[in-house]
Amino acid sequence: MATTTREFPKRFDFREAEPRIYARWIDAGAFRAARDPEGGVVDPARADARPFTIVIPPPNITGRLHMGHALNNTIQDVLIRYKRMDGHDALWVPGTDHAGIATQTVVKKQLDAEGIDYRQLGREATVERIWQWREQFGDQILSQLKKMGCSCDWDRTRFTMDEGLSRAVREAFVRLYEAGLVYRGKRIVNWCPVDRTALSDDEVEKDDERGKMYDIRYPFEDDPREYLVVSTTRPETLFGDVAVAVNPDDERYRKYVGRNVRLPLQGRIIPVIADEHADPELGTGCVKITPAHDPNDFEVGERHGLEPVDVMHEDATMSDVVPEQYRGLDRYACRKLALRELEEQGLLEAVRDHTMAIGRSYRSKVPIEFRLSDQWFVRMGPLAEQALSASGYVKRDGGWVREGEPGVRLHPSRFEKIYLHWLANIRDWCISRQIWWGHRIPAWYHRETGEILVDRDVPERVRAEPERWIQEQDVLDTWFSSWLWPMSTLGWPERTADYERYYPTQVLSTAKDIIFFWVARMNFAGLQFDGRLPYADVYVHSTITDERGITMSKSKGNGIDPLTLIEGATVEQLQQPVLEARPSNTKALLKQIEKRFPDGFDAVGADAMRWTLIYSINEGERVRLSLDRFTEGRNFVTKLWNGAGRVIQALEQEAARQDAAGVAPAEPGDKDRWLLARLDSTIRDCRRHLDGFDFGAMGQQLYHFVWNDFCSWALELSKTRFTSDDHAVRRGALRVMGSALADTLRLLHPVIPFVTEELWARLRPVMDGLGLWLDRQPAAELLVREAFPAPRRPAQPEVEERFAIVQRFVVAVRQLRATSNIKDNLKITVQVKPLHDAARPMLEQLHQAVCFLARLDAVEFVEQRSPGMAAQYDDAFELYIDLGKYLDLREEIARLDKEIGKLEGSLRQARAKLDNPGFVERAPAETVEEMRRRAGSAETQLAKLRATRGELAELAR
RNA sequence: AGGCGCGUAGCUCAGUGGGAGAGCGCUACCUUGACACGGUAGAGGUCGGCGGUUCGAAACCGCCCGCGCCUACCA
Repeated sequence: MATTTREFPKRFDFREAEPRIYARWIDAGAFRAARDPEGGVVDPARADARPFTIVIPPPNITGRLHMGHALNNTIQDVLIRYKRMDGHDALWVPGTDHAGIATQTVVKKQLDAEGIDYRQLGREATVERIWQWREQFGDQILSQLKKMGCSCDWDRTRFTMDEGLSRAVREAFVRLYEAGLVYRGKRIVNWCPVDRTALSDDEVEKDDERGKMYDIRYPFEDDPREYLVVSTTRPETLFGDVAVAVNPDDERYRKYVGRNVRLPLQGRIIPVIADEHADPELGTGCVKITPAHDPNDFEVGERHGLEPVDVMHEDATMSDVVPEQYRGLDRYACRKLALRELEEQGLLEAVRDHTMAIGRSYRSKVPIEFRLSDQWFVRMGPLAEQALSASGYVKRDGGWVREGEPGVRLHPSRFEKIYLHWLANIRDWCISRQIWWGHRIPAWYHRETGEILVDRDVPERVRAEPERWIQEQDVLDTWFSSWLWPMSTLGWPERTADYERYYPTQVLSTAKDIIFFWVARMNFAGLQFDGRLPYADVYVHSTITDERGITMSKSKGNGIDPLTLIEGATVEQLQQPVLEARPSNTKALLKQIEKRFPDGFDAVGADAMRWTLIYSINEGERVRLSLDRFTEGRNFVTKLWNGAGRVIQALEQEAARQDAAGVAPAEPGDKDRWLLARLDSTIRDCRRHLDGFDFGAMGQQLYHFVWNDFCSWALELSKTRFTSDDHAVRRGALRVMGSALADTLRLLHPVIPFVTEELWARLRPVMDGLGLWLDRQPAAELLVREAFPAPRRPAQPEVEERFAIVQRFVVAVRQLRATSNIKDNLKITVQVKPLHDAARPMLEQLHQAVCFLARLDAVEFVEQRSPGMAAQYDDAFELYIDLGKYLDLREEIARLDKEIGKLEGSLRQARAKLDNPGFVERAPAETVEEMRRRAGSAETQLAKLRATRGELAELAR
């Protein structure tokens, strides 16, 4: 075998390796599902395996990859790679969302910059421009996902406005319309005056803001000297008032009900009415009723049969129903003028500071207007009831009670309550948007009769007389296509081969802020159109925040760009987001960045990013991240790289030598059995954690295994055997370490796919060549296609216990060395008195390795401690070091005092329990026994320590 | 206002009834042959407070304090 030994680089060159490896996976078709969309076999080995499907939450085509995407897609990739390796037919469906308002805004700005008014350009041409934009930039975010290593089946990439998905949208709309679940109505909607469109409740961000409350006098019609004082925050809407309401139980005002008041500034006569809506506690207790501009007032108006008066245009300028001087004014200009005139007329009684929640458009950020308009709605009640039933709830006494098992499980489970609460209090969903980019509502109005036709395609009658009909101008809310996503991407409404095989899917991973926007609605759609829920489990990940716990956002400039991690950034690039956001502490932030990263930030690679994200996940509300944490993640990748490299180099050296070919490797010894037992435990734990969506716990397990068990102990202990002259011993160590490393790479692959694939490429051939696999030879050339490891044996606690003696022994020597400042390069001889049956055999068997780890010349076994020797006491052994030669007496006495102190504390605790009759009587026998053992052990060691201490103190005199 | 969650080492967080843990940071020492993106040893904690349940509470229950998130209302 003529393998030449190669250099092993100190660091994983991810810049070079990641693109190369990703291309290799694509070439190999490693991400493709076992069957193509028509049902043809792609991978015969898995063609009949159980499918495991995830559909990606489609990122907006306008989106740039942010940390939330990075986290969510890493989670999905971990799951899909795990299941793929574990024998499932794994399918991860990718795609993008057309993001109606967001995309139209981006292109509108582009047109603005070119001096083109999109309204003049017209609907068709503008939509054409948006399509062009999406062809050019719409897939950017998908290529960023590729950089992260996401293993989507790219041949199945979908777009919410592609032909199939558009058909699905029309189908869903028509079916709902025919079922009476879609209706058109005049309602108060959230209205964005900048984008001039309705917004759903979820698209409105509410925050407390400081404002004013105005008390305005409304004089009575029959006696202008008398008046009611009305409190309002929106004086400019008074032109739309149709009544003044007081609470029917409010003694102060009851007598005025039925009289009329004169509307200030306009003179219109309106009635004083009694309505529960008026809160006596609030303001003056009199409230103006403006049905066209307030949802509550709209209801009051309906109750009292009052006709709404709309006072604004769609851009929130005042309409012609207001007095002349106000017409065409912006709502806030109008407010200013109205207040001035009210004041001049002596009608403005008071102005008070007032904190109130102001709703703003999530997109344009301007305060929304409540606007009365014709909109399309989905009736949510019946859909929510289906979802509640599917979650195992039944309606009883007006409330919902859990009776059965949920059809979809939310993780963490606390989201179940939130989900239920939302379902039980659901409101109808306004689905029409007054923009051009999106699925145009498939409804046609007759120009004369107003008759409405709704159909999947242009109806026969419309085609016959096109001039008599006009199609609805509005498009559908973006989420109207998103809620069909798990179904439509797989072919619905056709029952395609894909749909039959891969729907329903298994897992949905998402951020919590879109549970209602999206997850709940997907459940509705699944139940309504297919009768099944679209997935079995929903994993809701925590919110990513910066190190201070503040949500990362563009407007705060505190985000970490995933591409910074993968590609690195200069100081200037790091500062860029802050400069764009310009928060109040801009200067301080810029300085801080300069101080912490004077030379910019070195890229850490996709693996380190993925590792850090997975490792940081916790069950709490948020995950705090900083650039430093990713550096720690990179350190882990480097640690694995170097540990693996040492094993691979040893294997390659073995392959290069001629003299040992064919020598049978020695059978695994205690140390080997320990490593394999630890590996088995780690595999078991990882599988359990993955199945339970406990990614953070999995990360902890993997970290500990790689860093401590594999590198610090197994590898250190193997070094002497790697260089042994005994062929069998050497090959025995290589066999175990090589095989354990292979399993470790398999175990880590879902989280850090690139570095493991790279190491696999170097490990597998040399292991094959040497024929040193502990069990079967791996079948796959690429790790991505390998099997996820399974434990070799049941748990073996006794194996781990035996090895722990050796670990404690090594640590004991190191402690004694440290207190006495014995340099590492000074090798010493220690004496041991074995107390446990396994102590002597273990230490003899691993003599060479233990000497290497503890920097010893030799370990001598003795019956007794000789006078003057320092000692370390353990339940399994006593360790002696010749004091005269090495030890600093005073430091050693101080150390003994500390040990004595610790043991005394421990003994006190144990004694206190044992002296408590209640404990001995009522605690389980094993617990009492364990406590006795502990007390005995502490007592024995304490006696030994005290004796030694006394002797040393004598000497020190 | 209601709901949900959190409070454990300087920082970020594990720990669901029986001897307080990890990583980072800190201190001291170490260029030893995979790794200084490393190694060894160490310092550091009335587990937010009070009460209860229990033989035994960081954990379970109640109240309080502090923090975060969500929902609704706020003329």
